[in-house]
Amino acid sequence: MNIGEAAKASGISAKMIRHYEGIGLIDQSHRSPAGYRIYSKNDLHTLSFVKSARSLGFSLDQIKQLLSLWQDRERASSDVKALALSHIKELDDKIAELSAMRNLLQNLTTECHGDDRAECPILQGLEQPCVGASTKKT
Amino acid sequence: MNIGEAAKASGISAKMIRHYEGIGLIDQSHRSPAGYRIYSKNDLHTLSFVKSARSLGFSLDQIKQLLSLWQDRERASSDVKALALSHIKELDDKIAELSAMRNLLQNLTTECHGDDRAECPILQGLEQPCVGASTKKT
DNA sequence: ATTGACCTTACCACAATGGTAAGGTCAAGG
DNA sequence: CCTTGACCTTACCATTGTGGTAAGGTCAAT
Repeated sequence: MNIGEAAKASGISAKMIRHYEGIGLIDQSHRSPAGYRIYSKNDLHTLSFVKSARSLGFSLDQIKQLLSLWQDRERASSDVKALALSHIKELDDKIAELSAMRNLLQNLTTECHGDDRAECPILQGLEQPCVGASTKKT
Repeated sequence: MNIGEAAKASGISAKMIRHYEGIGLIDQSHRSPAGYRIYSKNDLHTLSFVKSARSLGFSLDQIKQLLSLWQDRERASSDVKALALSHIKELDDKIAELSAMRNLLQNLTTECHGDDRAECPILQGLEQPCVGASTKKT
């Protein structure tokens, strides 16, 4: 199976499959005599795993850890769970941050009449330095 | 006022102030004879506006539009409101996406006993291709 | 005159993905 | 046998917003 088919089957673009290989997230694939990448059913299984993990928002770095746990039959499920809980916390933090933004902005926006006049509570709100001091790096 | 003070006062790093100037988000600042950037009270006002808008999650591109509306006394508040509503939608979409991830992952995680055994519903869930087909580009 | 704190520009880096360009390969059909 | 089109290869650049570093200039105080 060539990379194009593997891409279609896994839902990961060919571009990204090559990239994942390049950064060592997945093993180097076998090659045809002409140098084409060849994917087995097993390789596809791995790609699907990566795709699922990406869909849940895990970073490539976290996925690297997940993959190594996945492939380790001696793993403790507590290690997997710890990784998952940590990611859930990241998601919760991000959701909280975005929700705070949303609520502040919503408040300003409902106050804005939104007609052809220039007076605008949104812009006035942005002038105040108190708008919200979040913007943590996450 | 030098860039360091302006940075401290506005909450935007000196690095970023230079960058915003470089990409044309803010006007080029005046310079001292030695080439140091000089910031007036008015410049600081603009920087604070940018800071507030960043805190609400507006992109630099959106902030460019906000700034031009802010400085346009002929503006219609409806234009500002449209921009704000569009950003609220972006935030809502992102929140929904992250919440979906969070909920799926939470489901898998509560099923995982998290002890020293290898059996793990989280990894099993990631093997299934059905984990969630979101990951829209936003 | 030296020192330390500031400033300048010009690069490189991140994460994850997309795009493009220049070229090789392969199967089908003339 | 040769062409065509669809595929593959590598290598580079762009994105977004921010941080870092290096090599050098400035300035105020000692």
